[in-house]
Amino acid sequence: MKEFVEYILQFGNLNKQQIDLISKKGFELILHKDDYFSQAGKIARQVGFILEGITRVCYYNNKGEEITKYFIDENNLVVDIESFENEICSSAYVQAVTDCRLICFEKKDWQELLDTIIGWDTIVHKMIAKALIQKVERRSPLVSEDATERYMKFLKIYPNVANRVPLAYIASYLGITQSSLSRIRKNIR
Amino acid sequence: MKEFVEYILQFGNLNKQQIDLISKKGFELILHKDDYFSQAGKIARQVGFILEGITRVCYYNNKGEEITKYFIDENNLVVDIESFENEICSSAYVQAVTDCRLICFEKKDWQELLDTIIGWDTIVHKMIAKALIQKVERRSPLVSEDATERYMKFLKIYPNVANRVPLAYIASYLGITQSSLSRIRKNIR
DNA sequence: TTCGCTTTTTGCCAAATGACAAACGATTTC
DNA sequence: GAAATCGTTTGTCATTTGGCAAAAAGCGAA
Repeated sequence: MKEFVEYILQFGNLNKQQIDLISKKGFELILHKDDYFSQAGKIARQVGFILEGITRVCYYNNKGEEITKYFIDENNLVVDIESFENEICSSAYVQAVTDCRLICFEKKDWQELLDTIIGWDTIVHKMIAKALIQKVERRSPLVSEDATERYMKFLKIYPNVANRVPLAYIASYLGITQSSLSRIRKNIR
Repeated sequence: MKEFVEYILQFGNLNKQQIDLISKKGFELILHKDDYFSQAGKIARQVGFILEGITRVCYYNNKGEEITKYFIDENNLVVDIESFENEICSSAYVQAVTDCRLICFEKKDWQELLDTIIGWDTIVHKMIAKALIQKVERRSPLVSEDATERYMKFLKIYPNVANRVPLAYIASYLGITQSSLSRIRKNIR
């Protein structure tokens, strides 16, 4: 929980009492490798914060291929924000790629905190906006670069992910085949 | 201004008085083709809403190539949100691709409205979040598809843009060369 | 250890895309 | 109207990447 408190205080100030209120609502959640945090076709009802482990967001394209849209690792928020906020069915899966330990909030508690704690909504807004901007910033450059450069960029962005997740996930994240990625890895070592 | 009011009312309710307040702060801005709305290296100080015309967000990659990150057309917000909110230098240009007519708000007026109108912050948050989610949703699929499918997707997403902007902008948006795009166009007609 | 399963690497060839240059077309300028 | 300019198309060839299949490596269970 300490890590989460540190995280939120980056975005604004809260007093001890407010932090306690928030802490009380959060609970620890264990996800095993391959478990889903939220699923396509369902409404996301939880907000998480990763203490340990890696998750990914993925979906199936119109050819039935599984595409990893992005990875989320330690000390980051994990929530299918569009589904969570608008209570609409999600179009993606959020899945644990390794065993994970999270701080987790149920939607109704999260909402209660928003209604109770003055300034919390602003902090939440900033957290969400930052996470979304980060996703755009990370995903965009991939489009305009060749496969090797994409992989190099991936290594820079996710320095702690490369060796902990299957090659297939990274390949689909980069939009290349598994064999291409394998060859790229060979070339750069 | 009518279009902008319609747009914001999608995200929440406001009474006549509140709408008047907002309307009074907005002014019409004309941008000529190639003018910048905001620039890399500067802090964005305005929020815009496009009544007429097309803008794009672009930047220069480490090879000095100009990359179009996305297009923004009629009835959409245009703001370099990270720069505007955090008052940090922007890393991208927002440029008029055609002559444009916008509703525009200065930062201080925008801020004043946020402080004055109850519920306006929630509406703004929703607008921003939706725009950011849309950017992720549009940019992401491009990574995993071949050039022809990217272009087809582009046509679907921006049905009113293809014939109004230079081929070079679209090619850089799709991450392909001009000649490739030209050939793709030939093939699909 | 050995077997069975999954993941990763490799080989071979085909297809897609890029690089570069030239041609073409439309538009503007003088 | 000729020349210059800018954007688009086309040609040629090299390079990258994909598709497919087989081999190799890694890993857990019996």
